Amino acid sequence: MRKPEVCGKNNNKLRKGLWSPEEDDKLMNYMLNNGQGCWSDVARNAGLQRCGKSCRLRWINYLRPDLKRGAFSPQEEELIIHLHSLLGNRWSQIAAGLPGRTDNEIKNFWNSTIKKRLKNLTSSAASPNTSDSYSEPSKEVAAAAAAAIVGGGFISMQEQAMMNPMCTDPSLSSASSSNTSMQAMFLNQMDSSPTLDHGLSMYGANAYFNNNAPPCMTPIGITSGDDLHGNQGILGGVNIGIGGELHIPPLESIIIEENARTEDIATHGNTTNNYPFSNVNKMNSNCNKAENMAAGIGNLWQGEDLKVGDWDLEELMKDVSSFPFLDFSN
DNA sequence: AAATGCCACAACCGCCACTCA
DNA sequence: CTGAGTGGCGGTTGTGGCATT
Repeated sequence: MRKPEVCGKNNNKLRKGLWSPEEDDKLMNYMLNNGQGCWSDVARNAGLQRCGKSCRLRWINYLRPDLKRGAFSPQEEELIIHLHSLLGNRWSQIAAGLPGRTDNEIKNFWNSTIKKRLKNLTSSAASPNTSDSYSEPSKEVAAAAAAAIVGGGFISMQEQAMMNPMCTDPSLSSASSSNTSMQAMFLNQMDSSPTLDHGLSMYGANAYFNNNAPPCMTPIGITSGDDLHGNQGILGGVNIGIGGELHIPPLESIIIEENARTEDIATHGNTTNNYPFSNVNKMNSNCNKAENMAAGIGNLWQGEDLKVGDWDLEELMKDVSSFPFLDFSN
């Protein structure tokens, strides 16, 4: 039987808090010489008074040689926003799309910077004369704010819900808002042009996004030479093909998502927790994230209980990786 | 110059899924 | 099959530095 490792509790011998340079050295040397094994063994063998978890975190978030330090570029920002709109708070999956960045880093960046920016946008865009009875930002405002952030291509969750009431039925969407959107993606075999309650067809919602093509049917393409934030809208859509057919992930509006998540948790006592990619191995020494992602792909549909399975992140990233500004080579 | 507030980042915590004896 | 151990994840908290008063 393996030795139990109690991290944090009843283990006064283990250090906590900030890592000293000496500890970093020890861990770094050990990892470089021995590679990753059992993390509790790493902690022991490297002579660290830390629990394995702590070592793992330190390595992944700080010491890993392939980490990209420094501020996020605007392109990375956009990618994060885009992926978040698709994946919700699945930071590890989002991080898988940004080589050299960690889930923790992205999570912090989101919570500290992007969330705030969205909030500001929402409040500044909100009309004082909203007749909506609920207190959430209006759909239009939310969508406009999201569009302002990313330059187009997002459909609010409420709009998704309008497209398919199933998606908002608590009995069906017992999981997270993100899953709700994924359910929408798979369950909602959309009509050719779903109508939103404000009278715009779904494709008509393009008006928000300054985009000429149906947002969901527009392959991400800047190969045509459109500028990053311009008409084409680099984030204007994602091709996700199932069975050779184009299906469109009903993208979540970022702002509404936050509200919806809160509401969802309150209603169902549940949080976002059905992550598709459990196999993304961030420790891969050659930092070949693409391969790792590929390894985690599969199980798109997990059976009769309507449990929504994995996103095809590879497909997702195929589109994303076509962004010329994204240099994942380092 | 000191006090206070804010922000970004690092690290911890608790939960869950998976593996293995 | 079962339960202990481990890894991984997202949420949350703690802390240090910077800006403002």
